[in-house]
Amino acid sequence: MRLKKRSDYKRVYRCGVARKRAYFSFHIFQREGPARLGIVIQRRWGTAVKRNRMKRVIRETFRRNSELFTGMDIIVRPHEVCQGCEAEEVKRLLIKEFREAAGTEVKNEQGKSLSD
RNA sequence: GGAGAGGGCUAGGUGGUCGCGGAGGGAGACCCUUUCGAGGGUUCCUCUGAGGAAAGUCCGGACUCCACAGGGCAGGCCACUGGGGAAAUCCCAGCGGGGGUGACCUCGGGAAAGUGCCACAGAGAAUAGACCGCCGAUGGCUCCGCGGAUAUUUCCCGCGGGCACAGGUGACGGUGAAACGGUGGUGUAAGAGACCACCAGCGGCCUGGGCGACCAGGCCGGCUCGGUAAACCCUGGCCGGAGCAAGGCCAAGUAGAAAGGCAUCUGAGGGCUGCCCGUCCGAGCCUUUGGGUAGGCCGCGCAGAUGAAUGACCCCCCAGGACAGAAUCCGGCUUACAGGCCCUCUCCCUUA
RNA sequence: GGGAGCGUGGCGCAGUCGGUUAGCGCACUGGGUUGUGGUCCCAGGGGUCGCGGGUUCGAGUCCCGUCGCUCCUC
Repeated sequence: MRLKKRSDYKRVYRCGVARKRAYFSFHIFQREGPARLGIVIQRRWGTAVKRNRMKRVIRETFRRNSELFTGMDIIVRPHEVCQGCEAEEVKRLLIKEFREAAGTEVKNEQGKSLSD
């Protein structure tokens, strides 16, 4: 599933946890229900073809490994260093960095601002 | 065989596994909502799913709104000819100038309606001829010499020389992007289209060809006329403005918030691109601060969404596979582009 | 998606009607002043005018194409 509404994005940005890694940035929000994904790529990142390919590879990885992401809303933002990567490389780096980012501390840090 | 010119086509393909957007169908199964009619989702089947440029937004339209848009000025765009086209900075064919050995490429109203500009250099930069220079035939000189008349001189006359005072003269004058037609001759005191021959260029007339731009030939004239309109401009033609974030509907919501200004029919303000006239609407309008929402549906398509769909892996073809992703839709232009294929044509070399 | 605007030394900007010295401030370098540094004074270096074509004798300026950036759009 995908994040569709502006209010969903706002909630993830305001109440979620931000993690910045070398190749991707993550915003993670713990939530009941199936996992939902949002991808943010600026226009300056590359041409429309490059942006579309990156989004497709990220969605493919999300679909293949959906058991990793259950119970959270995630916003992924690729950095400019990802532009030269092959698809297999993007997959490997995305899973690796997400496992680093989504440690156990996510649940602990989140709870207080959930009242919004 | 090599070099090149013009035009067209294609844009990896075939077969599998997993996955995505949309439309239609279902007799079944599951979940959610329910006003118990039904609606939505998942699953199953079928069909369909990016480009020649989708791009840049450079032109032109369709479409939508602005209270159907009148006149003048200003403004913008276009410009050889004939067709095509809804129109266009579009296409096809042709004409003329320039470039190329050639196939071909490129440019296109008017400089003789007027204005402006042409820096530096140069004598001179736009139709008036100045300066230096040349000549000084013809005049001029209280210049010099010789000769004639006279005994001699002045004076007078003639010849030769000088002066450069009148005057004559034009393109010779380090330049410059551009210099007042070019070459040769006649001619003259010196020269010059002053005259002659050829050539270049301009204008007018006539004849013939072509729908036309224009071309070919002949005659005549003045004897020569710079460049720039992607400077102002002139001539002819076209143009109301904004743009799908146009525009319409529904829902939610501040809030009928505060301050200042101008008005309430002798009329603020607004629309008709800017200004004026004219005309129409007209009781509220404008600016600033503060605040609210930035859901959904139509517009919207024989691909078609509204956080926005095409990807990953494997096999074969020896290997490689570019530029690049629809967002209202069409017709063009321009720009980017790996490799491959086809057609037509030109030049050079070799062989027959 | 649509509509406007801007690119000039390292930075921020001028550059008129197209004319030939591309200029100003800060910054940089050298020298002077001072016991030293700052301030101040003098001198100097540094420019593909975003890029590519075109018009013109001549383009930062005019025209066309292209690249990059910024702003507006209930």
